[in-house]
Amino acid sequence: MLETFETVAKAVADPSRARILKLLEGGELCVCQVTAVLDLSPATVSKHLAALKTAGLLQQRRDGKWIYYRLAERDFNAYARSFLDLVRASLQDDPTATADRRVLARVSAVPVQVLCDQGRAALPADIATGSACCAVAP
Amino acid sequence: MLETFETVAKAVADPSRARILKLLEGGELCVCQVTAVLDLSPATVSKHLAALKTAGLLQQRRDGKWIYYRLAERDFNAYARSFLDLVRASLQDDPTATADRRVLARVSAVPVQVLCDQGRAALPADIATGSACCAVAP
DNA sequence: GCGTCATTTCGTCATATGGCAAAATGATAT
DNA sequence: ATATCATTTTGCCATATGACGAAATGACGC
Repeated sequence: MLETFETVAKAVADPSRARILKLLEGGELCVCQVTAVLDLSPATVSKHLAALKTAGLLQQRRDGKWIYYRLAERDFNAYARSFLDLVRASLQDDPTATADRRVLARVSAVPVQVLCDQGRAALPADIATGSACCAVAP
Repeated sequence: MLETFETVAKAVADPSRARILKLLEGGELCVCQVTAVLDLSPATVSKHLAALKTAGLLQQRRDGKWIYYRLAERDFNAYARSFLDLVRASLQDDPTATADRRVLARVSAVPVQVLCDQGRAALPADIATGSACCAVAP
């Protein structure tokens, strides 16, 4: 039990994975959509999704070539529900989560087919370039 | 905010630290008492307590030579309360937590002064020896 | 002041973790 | 069957983490 608790808590404790959970509160997303928002390599995102699924926080669904992940609807273990509720109640006004939602809006406007092909390049320039890259040199 | 969330979640996600939180639900304990129950080095326990305190989950109080830790009573950040509540509701029947409570009962029966001097040696033989050490050789 | 003693900090080690590129997988469509 | 393509797995690297012993801290009592 402690071991399960640890697995779930550790899954939630990583910032990339917390971002994913917040993203999925808006509904299921396929891997390439999550990848586009987080701006990480597909391999990394896949591993995060697997960790969340192992923790009982997510479930997946295949649709053709794409695999969609969503927040777990049934209790795969004793703690998943509690942690999902906690996350849902947290980070509501977090800047990163807010920015992610904004990017997600653009991502969702692009057909998955195109997104998987082109990644962030398929997004409007203001986002595709990333928001941090415009900062002045150090 | 995400960073604070991460700090608190990571603090909770370690099994030794989760055990400490469960122990402290019974009321404040001094470092050597926690050390005796967890059966880890004082240095390690101290670091865990510091991590929990940094996360806003604990506060401390000095009494003479001893330092007592207890669950945070006021909200040091936006997430501490939620996580403490979650932990309180979890691991209720966890074997490790249960065993820890049992050991704590013996530990509490020993004056802190003696406990700090002798550590686990101050406990009744059945516990001082540890429960796992009686297993057969591999 | 000075030793004592609980606790903390430091230095070190072994292991765990997150990241990516490259290769493997597995379902779809031709 | 085979090529394609989204996703996953593998291998590798750099960093983070938890453990301990030894040294440092800091409050207490003489």
